[in-house]
Parts: sequence; C-alpha cells; structure tokens
Amino acid sequence: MPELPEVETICRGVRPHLLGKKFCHFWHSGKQLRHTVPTVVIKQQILGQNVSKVTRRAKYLLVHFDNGALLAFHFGMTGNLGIFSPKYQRATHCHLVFTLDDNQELRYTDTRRFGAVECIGKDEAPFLEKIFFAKTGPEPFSEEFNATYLFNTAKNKKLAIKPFLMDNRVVAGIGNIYANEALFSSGISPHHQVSALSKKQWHTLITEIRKVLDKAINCGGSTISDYVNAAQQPGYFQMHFNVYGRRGEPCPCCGVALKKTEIRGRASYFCPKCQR
DNA sequence: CAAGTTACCTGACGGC
DNA sequence: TGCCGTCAGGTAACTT
Repeated sequence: MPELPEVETICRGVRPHLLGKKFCHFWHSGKQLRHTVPTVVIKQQILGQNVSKVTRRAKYLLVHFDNGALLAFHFGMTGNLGIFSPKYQRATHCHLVFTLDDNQELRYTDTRRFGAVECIGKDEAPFLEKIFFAKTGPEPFSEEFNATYLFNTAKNKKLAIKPFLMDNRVVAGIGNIYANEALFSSGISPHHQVSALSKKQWHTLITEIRKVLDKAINCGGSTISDYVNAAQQPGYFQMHFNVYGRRGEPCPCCGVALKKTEIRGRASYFCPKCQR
C-alpha cells in the first residue's frame, strides 16, 4: 500500500500524538510480520523512553526516542499506524500496540502482514543512514535527486524506466501508483529504456515526480481499499489518478483509450499516444 | 546484469 | 450460497 505520500501522511498524523510521550507498554499479537518482531529489544530499548522526533525516510516511518534508540515501521501493502483510545475495539488485524503515558494507544494494523517493525538500538542509531539505509536512494525532494544523478545512474543500464523508478536504490519512496502517474505526467512511456532518456527528459520527470507526490501528500495520500490516516480517515488522491486503474478509459489529455500492460509483474497504465 | 518466478498473507470481486 | 481464479499499495530470494 503505502508509498511515500501515504507514509508521510501517517507520519504527520501520528506525530502530534507521539511527541514528548513516553512508551509504557508493548503488546504483540504473536503473528509474525515480514521479519520477526524484535519484542525483547523493543522492551529493552523503548519502554520508559520519551519520543523526541517522528520522521519519514523512504517508505519507513521512524519514531526516535530520547535515549537515541528508534523504531522503524515499514507498511508493506496493508500496514498502518493510528492513535486510539484503549476503549476503542482493536481491529481484526491489529498486531502491535504501544501504550503511551497519556493512556492512548499507538496501534499497528496490517491485514496481509507484509510490513515490518525494526528496533534500532541507541548504539546503532547514529549510523542509521550508513547501515539501515545504506542501499536506499535519495529522497525525491532532495537536491541529490537531480538530472545528472539520474542520467549517470541510468546510462549503462538496460532497463525500462518504470521498474527503474520503483527501485528504491535509485530513488526512495516511489511505488506502482506514483511511478505510473509521474510517467504519464511526463509524457514518457513506462517501457522507455532508461539509457535512452535525455537530460531534459530526466529533468521533466523529476519535476513531475515532485508535483505528483506533493499533490498526493496534500490530499492525504491515496485510498484504494483500506488505507486511512492516523485519524482513520481515507486519503483522496485516488480521485486525481490520471491513469492508475483506468484501463480503457479515455486519456485525460487526448481521449485515446488508456492501456494496461504488465512490466516486471506490476500493472502499468499508460496512454499509447501521449507517452513515448 | 536483466528479467522472470515464487513466496510471504488476507480479502475483495467476478464468473459460474 | 459457495467455490474458484485473479488481483492488490511491497520486497526479497531465487532461477534462467
């Protein structure tokens, strides 16, 4: 599910409820997520600690604590975090509950359990970028993400642009929805070979990626079936999809029927006329 | 190196 | 009503 805009929305949603709060108690449903839930480490490193920062890096939401330790949540396809009163019944697929010192609960739900929670101890936390994010590419809004970087990264690769954009080692946070949307806005076919893109095209793509992500963040992300923000409200960027999920519908630009193909096993939507 | 396959899981939906 | 196949925002380990 969550790509960068959804994780950013969750991050902004939970942040005011977590800043300065102490994590007092931890509960785990016992169901495994993508990785083994590090229950012992969480209890040792996090319980009794106050939250100092809540940030996002790539598709991870990071909760930082006063002692330097941090929790990293990845949401997979259906993961989510929300703040709840203990009186409010837990959802069917609620797998982690952190009780705060104001008696509210931070709950992690994940129907398909493709998500993960990692605990980075205070000793490793200073080297977060060097270790945990060693292979993660730059943030789309960073200066490092520029046409020269993309041109150089792509020049010797024989690869279609869409899987290239979705590779988090190239750029962080772009998944299937926003790769489709950004390519449409840029007029670039998802099949276009990366080594054949000009600097000008890379420049356009960067601009359009930032525009689409920014607009999606301002819409509170996209809700396909189950995504909600920290207050359990859906996003509404899906109202603004130009191509995603719109096979056969007219292109918003030229009216030609949009096509759907599969690239590297992922649904790819595009306009055969506008995108080259 | 690139691309394809499989796997991890649950649930929604369409066809019969 | 139910059974079956297909599909879904992600990622990683395999094989070809």
